[in-house]
Amino acid sequence: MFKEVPAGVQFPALEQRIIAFWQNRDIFGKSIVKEAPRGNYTFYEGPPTANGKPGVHHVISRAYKDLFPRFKTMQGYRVGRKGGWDTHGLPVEIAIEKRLGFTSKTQIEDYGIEQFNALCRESVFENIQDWNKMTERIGFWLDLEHAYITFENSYIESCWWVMKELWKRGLLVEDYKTTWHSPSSNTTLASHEVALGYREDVEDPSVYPKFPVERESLLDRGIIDSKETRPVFLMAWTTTPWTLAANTGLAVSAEADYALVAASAHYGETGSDHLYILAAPLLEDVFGETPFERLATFKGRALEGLRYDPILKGRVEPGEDIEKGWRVVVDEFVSLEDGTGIVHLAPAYGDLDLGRKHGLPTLFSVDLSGLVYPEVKPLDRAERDGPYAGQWFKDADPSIARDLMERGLLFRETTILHAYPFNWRDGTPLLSYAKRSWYIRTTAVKDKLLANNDRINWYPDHIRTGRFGRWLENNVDWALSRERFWGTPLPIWVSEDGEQHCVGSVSELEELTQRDLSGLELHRPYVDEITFSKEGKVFKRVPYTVDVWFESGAMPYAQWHFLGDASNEDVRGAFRDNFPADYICEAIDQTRGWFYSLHALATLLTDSGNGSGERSPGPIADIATDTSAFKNVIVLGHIVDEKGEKMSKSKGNVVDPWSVLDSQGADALRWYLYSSSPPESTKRFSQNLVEETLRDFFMTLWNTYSFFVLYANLDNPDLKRSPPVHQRPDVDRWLIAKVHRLVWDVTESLERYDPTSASRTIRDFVVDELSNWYVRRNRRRFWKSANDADKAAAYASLYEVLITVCKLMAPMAPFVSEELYQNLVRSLDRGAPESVHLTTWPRYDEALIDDDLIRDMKALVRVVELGRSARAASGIKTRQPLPEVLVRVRSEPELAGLKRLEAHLLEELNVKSARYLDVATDFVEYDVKPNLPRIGKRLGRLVPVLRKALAEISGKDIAKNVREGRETIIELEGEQHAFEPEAFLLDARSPQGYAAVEERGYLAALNTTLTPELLQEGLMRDLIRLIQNARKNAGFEVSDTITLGIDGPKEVVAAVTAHLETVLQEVLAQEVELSPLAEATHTEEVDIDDSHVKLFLKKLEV
RNA sequence: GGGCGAUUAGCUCAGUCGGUUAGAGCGCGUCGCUGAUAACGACGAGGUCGGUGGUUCAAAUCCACCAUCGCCCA
Repeated sequence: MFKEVPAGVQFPALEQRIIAFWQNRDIFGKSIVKEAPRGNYTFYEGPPTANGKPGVHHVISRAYKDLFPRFKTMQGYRVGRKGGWDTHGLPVEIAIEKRLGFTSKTQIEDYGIEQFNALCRESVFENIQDWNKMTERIGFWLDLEHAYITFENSYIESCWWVMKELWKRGLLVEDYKTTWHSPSSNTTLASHEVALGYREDVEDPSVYPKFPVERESLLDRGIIDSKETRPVFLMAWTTTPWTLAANTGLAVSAEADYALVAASAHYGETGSDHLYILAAPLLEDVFGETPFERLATFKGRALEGLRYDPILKGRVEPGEDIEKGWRVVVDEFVSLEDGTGIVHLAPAYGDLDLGRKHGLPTLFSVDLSGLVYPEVKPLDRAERDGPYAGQWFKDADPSIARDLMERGLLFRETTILHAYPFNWRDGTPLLSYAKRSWYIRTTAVKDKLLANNDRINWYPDHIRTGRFGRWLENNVDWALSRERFWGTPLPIWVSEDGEQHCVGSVSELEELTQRDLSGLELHRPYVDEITFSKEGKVFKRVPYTVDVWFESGAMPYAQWHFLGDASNEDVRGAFRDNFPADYICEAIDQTRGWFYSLHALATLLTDSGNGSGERSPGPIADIATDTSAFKNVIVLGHIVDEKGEKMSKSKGNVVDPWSVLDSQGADALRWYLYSSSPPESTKRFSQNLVEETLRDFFMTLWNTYSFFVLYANLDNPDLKRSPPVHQRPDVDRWLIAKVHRLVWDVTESLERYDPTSASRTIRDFVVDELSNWYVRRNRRRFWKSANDADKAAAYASLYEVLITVCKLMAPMAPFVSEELYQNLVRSLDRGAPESVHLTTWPRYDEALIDDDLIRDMKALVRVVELGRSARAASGIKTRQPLPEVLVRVRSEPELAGLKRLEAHLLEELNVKSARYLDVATDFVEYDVKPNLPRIGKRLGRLVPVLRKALAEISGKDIAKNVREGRETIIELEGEQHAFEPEAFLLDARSPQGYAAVEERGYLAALNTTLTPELLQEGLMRDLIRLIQNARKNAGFEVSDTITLGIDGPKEVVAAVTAHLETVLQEVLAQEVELSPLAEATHTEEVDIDDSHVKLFLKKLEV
C-alpha cells in the first residue's frame, strides 16, 4: 500500500518534512560517501559575505550551484562540496566605521586597529543564521561544517604561500598604481568616497599645448615635403596644465582622420607660420574663428611611433628609462568627442595603465601633498629649482599656461565647466595619482591567460571571447596591496635600505624571528609588530593588506590549507583531487572579480614556464599544467523586479525570498528560476510567475501521482512483476518510448549545463504527454473492474514513468521528487536506496524508443485536434456519438500508424467509425506550393514566377505526377523546368458536405448524420454524466458502489434499458430501479434536453 | 566615453541552415467537456518581431547605423 496522497497539498510544509528527513538520515553525508565509480567531480563555492541578509538573487545562484552536484552524484561521481565564507574587505570595514561614527582612516588608527578588527571579525557572521536557514530551506547541499573562512590563520597562511611563490618567480613586485588621492589628508580615497565628492560644473582651465615634432620623421612618413620649413606641432588638449610636466606620450586613434594644417602660433590670430597635426573632424571646433589651411589628411595610424619634444619636464624617479617616452601611441580609447583627437598622457596622474600598456615611462610633477616638485621646468632651463617649485598644483595652472603661451607652446587658453572629484570632507580637489603599490605581474603570462581561457566551457559561450576574453586581452598587472586594516596582511618585510623579503608561512617567520609564533593571529596589528633581522638589518612589514579578490581567487589552495608541502600527503591529496574545479557558477559581475582571480592565480601557479627559463614553472605545474581553476562555468544574469528595475533597498522593491518559500515553496521557486529563461539573461522576478509554475507543472505532476496512488491502493496491482514492455498496448509502448527519449534529452541538456532546456522538456512531457494525453486517454483502464493484462500494463507503465520522471527532476526539484520517490519506491521496496538522491541516474534504452510509434501518435494527436475543432464547428456536443469521421494524413506510413491507433481516435471524438482517404486520392482538390527549402536556392529569382505559374496550373495534374513519382515540367520565362515530386507541397482542400477542418496536409471531417440509436446513446451519456455529478454532490468516494433510482420520461427509461450494462458500470451501481427509490440518501432533480429527471442514490455498505 | 549582452503578443518565453500562414504557456472573451486535476479541449481577440537603411527571389533570422535597458570598465 502506498501512503494516501491528499488532494490539497501544501508544498512548503511537505518540503519542511523532507528537510527533517534528510537531516535525520544524514542523506547529504551518505550522498558523498556512497560509491562513486566515475570518480571526483569538483564544485567550488564562490564565498558569499555573511554580513548582509541573503536576498532572492542569492537564492538563484545557490539554486544553480546545487543542481549539478546533485546531478553528478546521481551519475556516479563523488561530489564533496566545501562551503566557504568571504569575511574580509572594505564593505565590512565601512559597516564598522559607520557604527563607530568614523569618517577617516586616522580615526581608526587612533581607535586602535586591534579593537577595530575585532569588531570586523564579530560582524561578518552577524547574519550567518539567516544564510544557513536560507541555504537549508532551498535544499542547497553544501558542507558548511568544513567551510573555509577567509579570516582563519590557515587560510591566510595559504594566501601567503601563494604570494611567496609568485614573489620567488619575480611575479610579485612593487610598482605604481593610479588612485584618487587627497593631498589635503594625504590618503587614498576608496571609490565610494570619490563618488561622494564629485561636483558638477567645476570651472577648470582648458588649454591646447603644442608639442614640437622632429622634422625628419615627418619627412620619412611623407607628411611634409622637403621644401617645408615651418615648425610642426602635435596639438593636444588638457584641463590640467600641472600634468604637462608629467607628459610622456600622446595617443591617437588608428582609424580616425588626422590633418596637417597651417595657422598662426596662437588662437584668434591670422597667419600660417605654424603647422599643426590634429584630428580632421575637430578642426572647426579647435580653430573656431582662427583662419587655417588644410594641407594634408592621413589616418592616425601614420603617426604611430612619431617622436616629439616635451614642453615641460618633471621629476624622474630612479630607474625610470626616460628615453622610452615622448612618442605617439595608437589606442582604441581615443575618441573624437572633445579635445583635438590627440590625447596627452601623464602616466603618473591617471594614465598609468595606458602608459604601462604602451611602455611609456612615468614622470612626476606634483608630490603627495599637492605641491609642484622643484624639478618641474622647461628642458632648457639650467637653474636647479623650477619656477613653480612648492606651489599648490591648482595655483600653478595659470603660471604654467602663461609661460607656455609666451614660449609659443600653447595655442589657446580658455576654461571649461565639467565634473571633478573633491575630498567630500574638506572640499579640496583630488589628484589621480600613481602611488607605490604591490602588483602581481599577470601581464607576464597574458598568453597563457588567453590560452587557458580558450579551454574553459563558458555558459553562455560568448563570455569566453566577449567580456572575459576582451578583459584578458587588455590585461594589466594586478594591483594587490590595499592601505586597509581588515584583510590578509601582505607578507612582505622590508629593511631600512629597501631589501624585501616575502614570507610564505608561519614556520618561515618563526625561523626568521627565532620565536614561537604558533599563537600569532595573522592579522593587523599583530603581524605588524613582528620584526626580524637578517645580515644585521632590521626588517619591518609593509603596512598593506591584500585585495580581497586575491583571497577568494586563492580558495582552491587555501580551502585545504595547501602550502605546496610534498610531505603532507593528506592536504596535497585533497588539493590534487579537487583541482581544477569541474563546475562553478556566479553572476556576470564576477567577470573581473572571482572568475578573474581564480583564473589568474591558477594560470600563474600551473604555469609550465616560458621555455627559455626566464620564468620558472609554477609550484603546482607538476599537479596540473597550464590550466584555469575551473572547466565549466555558468554565468548568471542579474535578477530584477517585475517592472525590469534593479532591486535595491532604497527603491524598496527587493523581493524577500521567504515570502515565496513560505507560500509556493523551494521547488517551485527553483524550477521557475531554471525554466523561465536561460541563466545568463536578466530575470524579471515575480511571485505570480512562481505561482504559475506551481499550478502548471507541480500540481499537474502531483495530480497524476495522486491519481496513480488512489487507484493503485484500490486495485493492489503487483508492481514488482510488470509485463514486458513489448507485450503492452501501443499507447503504453508509446509512453515508454517517450520517457526514454526524455531521459536522453534531459541527460544531454544537463551534460551541457543547460537546465533551462532540461526543465522545460520535463515540464512538456509531464503536462502534455503524460497528464493531458496518456492519463486522460487511459484513465478507464485503471478503474475498470477486470484485473487483466491490459490493466497491469497500464499500472506498470504509469508507475515506471512516474519513477523515471521523479529521478530526472531530482537535481532540480529535490523535495517533491523525494516525496514521490519515498512513496512510490520505498513504500514497496525497503531495499531500494534510502533517498532519490542516492539513486542512479536513469539510463535510456534506445531499443525502446520506437520512432515509428512516436510518429504515429503524433499524427493521431494531430488528427484528434482537428477532429475536436470540427466537432466544435459542427455544433454537436461531444457526448452525442456521430457515425463517422473522415481522415486524411500526409503519408502512407502515417496512415498505417493511424489505423493501428484507431480506437483512440474513435473514443476521443466519440464517433462510431473512421474512413481513411487515400493520401494521394483524387477525391479532393489540391493547392500546390513550392517546397522552398528544397528548391529555393536552385530557382533563385524565379521563385515568384513559379508561385504565379502554380496558381494557374491544375493542382490535380501535379498531384498525379507526384503520386506516380514523375517529374512535372513547367515553363518559366520561356524555359522548361523539370520538378521532381519532392519539389512540391500539396495541400488538399476539404471535401464537400462534412464538418471538416484541415491544416498542413491533415484533415478530419465528421459525418453529422444522426440516427435514433445514436440519439439514444447520446441521451444515455448525458444521463451518466448527471449521475456522476450526483455522486459527487452526495459526497461519495470514487470507489463506493450504489443503488440507483431513476424517475423520468419514457425516452430516458428506454435509453437506460438499452444501455443498462454501460450505465451500471460507469456509475458503479449494483442495480437500478426505474422508479423513485424510497431508501435513497441523496436525491436530485436534473434536466436532460427538455425533460425533468429525478435521480435517487444510496451508498451500499460493504 | 568604451566593451559585452538583451529587445518577438498585456506578461514569461520558443523560433534549427534565411524558405510555406511567426508559435507556446499565462491572462482576457465565447463555447464545449469533466469522478485524476487547483483541471482539460475548441475557437477568438491580441504582433510595424525595438527603429532605420542595406544584402537577397525571400529577413524575426545576415550586415551597418541608431534607440532603450542591464552589466563591467573609464
